[in-house]
Amino acid sequence: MATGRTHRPASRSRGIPEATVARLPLYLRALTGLSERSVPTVSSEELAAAAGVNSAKLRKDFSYLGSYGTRGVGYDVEYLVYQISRELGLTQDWPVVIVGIGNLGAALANYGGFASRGFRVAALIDADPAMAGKPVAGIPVQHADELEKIVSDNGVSIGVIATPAGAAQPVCDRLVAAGVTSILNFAPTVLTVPDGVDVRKVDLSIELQILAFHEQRKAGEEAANQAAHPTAARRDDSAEQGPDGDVPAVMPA
Amino acid sequence: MATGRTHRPASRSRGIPEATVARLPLYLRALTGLSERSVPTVSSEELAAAAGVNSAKLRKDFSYLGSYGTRGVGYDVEYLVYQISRELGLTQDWPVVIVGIGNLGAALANYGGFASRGFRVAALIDADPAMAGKPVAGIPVQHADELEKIVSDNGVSIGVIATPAGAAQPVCDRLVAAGVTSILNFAPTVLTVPDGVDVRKVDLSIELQILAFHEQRKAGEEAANQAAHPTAARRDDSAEQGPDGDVPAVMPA
DNA sequence: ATGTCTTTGTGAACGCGTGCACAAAGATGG
DNA sequence: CCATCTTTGTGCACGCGTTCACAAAGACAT
Ligand SMILES: NC(=O)c1ccc[n+]([C@@H]2O[C@H](COP(=O)([O-])OP(=O)(O)OC[C@H]3O[C@@H](n4cnc5c(N)ncnc54)[C@H](O)[C@@H]3O)[C@@H](O)[C@H]2O)c1
Ligand SMILES: NC(=O)c1ccc[n+]([C@@H]2O[C@H](COP(=O)([O-])OP(=O)(O)OC[C@H]3O[C@@H](n4cnc5c(N)ncnc54)[C@H](O)[C@@H]3O)[C@@H](O)[C@H]2O)c1
Repeated sequence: MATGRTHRPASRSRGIPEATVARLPLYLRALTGLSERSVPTVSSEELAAAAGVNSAKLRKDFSYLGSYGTRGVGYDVEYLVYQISRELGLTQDWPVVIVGIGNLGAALANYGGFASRGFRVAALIDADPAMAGKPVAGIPVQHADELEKIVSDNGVSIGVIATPAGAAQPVCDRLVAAGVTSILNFAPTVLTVPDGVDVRKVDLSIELQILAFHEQRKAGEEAANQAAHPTAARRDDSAEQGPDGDVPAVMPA
Repeated sequence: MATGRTHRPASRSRGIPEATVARLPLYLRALTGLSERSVPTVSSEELAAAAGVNSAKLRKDFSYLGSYGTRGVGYDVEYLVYQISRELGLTQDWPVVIVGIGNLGAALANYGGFASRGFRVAALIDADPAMAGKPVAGIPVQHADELEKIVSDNGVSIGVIATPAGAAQPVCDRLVAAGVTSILNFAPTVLTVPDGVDVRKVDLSIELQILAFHEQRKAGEEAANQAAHPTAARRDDSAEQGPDGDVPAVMPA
């Protein structure tokens, strides 16, 4: 679900499995909450519950970082916060550019959770000349012509793309050419990038479709179990499709 | 990475593996593009390239749906669009409510990609009395007091949460109690839900942290390979941490 | 009809991720 | 100093997901 293309084995980076890396932010968030409430230590059991994962999994995850726990006691909250932050690279701060300041881009710019974790919005970039100079979230929008210069001057290595789908690949190419090596893509397109560049995508539409699949399945099972309960039959419900759907579709030529 | 809690074996639903389900929307998007350009058939190789996946994986994915291809030719685009749409439950439309109409919620409400795939915004809900009645994306915002009635009256089974983190769990509980069985959560919290309810989350902050991890790793490798190239040394760069980081941190008590 | 050529569908091998279950480590109390 | 109790760290087994590689299926030409 990362790196756009044939990528490396997708596997562990310096011994830390990708799946573990993806959970570290989750642990960090839970730990930050405990830290704010001045809780000194947590057991793997408690922390796992707070993060919504299995405690054995959490312990194994932490074991990749080192032996930071104390048997019979648990983990020191502050220490662990620091270790995970360091491992994730959050002890330095990362300048980020957002490209495409429309509905979504503006919402992202206004998002407080950005700065809270070492990420700093270095610039907002949009192709619309009418937007240039207008401040969004206190930051003046700059024109897309300036993209290369902005990335270069600020040493930006992380770019966020919130343009329409059609513009995403060209924008991506320019970002990469300018030196960006990590991209978070909100546009519904597959981005192609050179080796060494990481791409992660966030796609609302895909998430909804996955939910719809399970929703349909639940409805199907329900209908199958209780073989008759037309509870105010929702929607048209055309073709209740049997165990394995034969379908009234046009077949290929 | 779905279902909030201990969940069922996370495995296949009706024979279709979860990983496959997550890719079907990707294929569907690629196919829709081909369909609009009136391309009649595609090979697994071509389609896989368009979707950014391995062709063997794509063929195996499709094999779970049935034998819809023709050897020597490929897949019929229109037919496949229909089959995948049906499998994902997109032939019916799903009423969706969005709760929390702030920066993000408003952006979501304005998002066109919603309606394009069988999802219909049935209502916008916010707790702020000042917002009640004000139209966003042409839909009047309704007060949170009406939540249960809205869900019930519209037969809503999918809810989107875009409230602040603190409000997410209570809102979630109310949605579930009112009959919602699928939730897409944008708030940075772990939601706890009863069995039978699916939760998927979208967390910008987590995505960025994962990118930062890899970014740091790249920087580290680079610094390790070419043992000296202070190319206008980006940022303060404190503690270049050796192969295995010893750290100047306060140790636990 | 027969042969050739393309492309699917899948058996099999492999690797990653998950979770169980337990030995070892260390805290705590006597 | 020893016994007990708690909690970590991990060996191990298992299952899901990915990928290779190839036999079979069918199109198409002759
Ligand atoms: N709004 C959402 O909730 C939402 C959700 C999921 C995905 N998306 C996706 O995010 C993207 C943005 O959505 P949106 O609703 O903000 O759209 P939008 O039309 O409101 O904003 C797009 C912005 O990008 C700018 N732009 C266009 N081409 C550009 C270029 N080449 N360089 C720089 N800027 C450029 C436009 O001027 C505009 O300001 C779309 O791809 C959309 O599909 C949006
Ligand atoms: N803005 C972003 O780009 C972004 C990105 C990632 C995550 N998030 C998360 O999404 C959520 C919303 O972000 P935002 O920027 O839109 O915040 P916001 O403050 O602009 O909007 C929150 C909205 O929720 C409403 N609300 C509060 N309590 C409610 C309740 N109990 N019931 C119904 N509505 C309620 C508020 O009235 C407000 O309108 C936050 O949890 C944030 O962390 C936002």
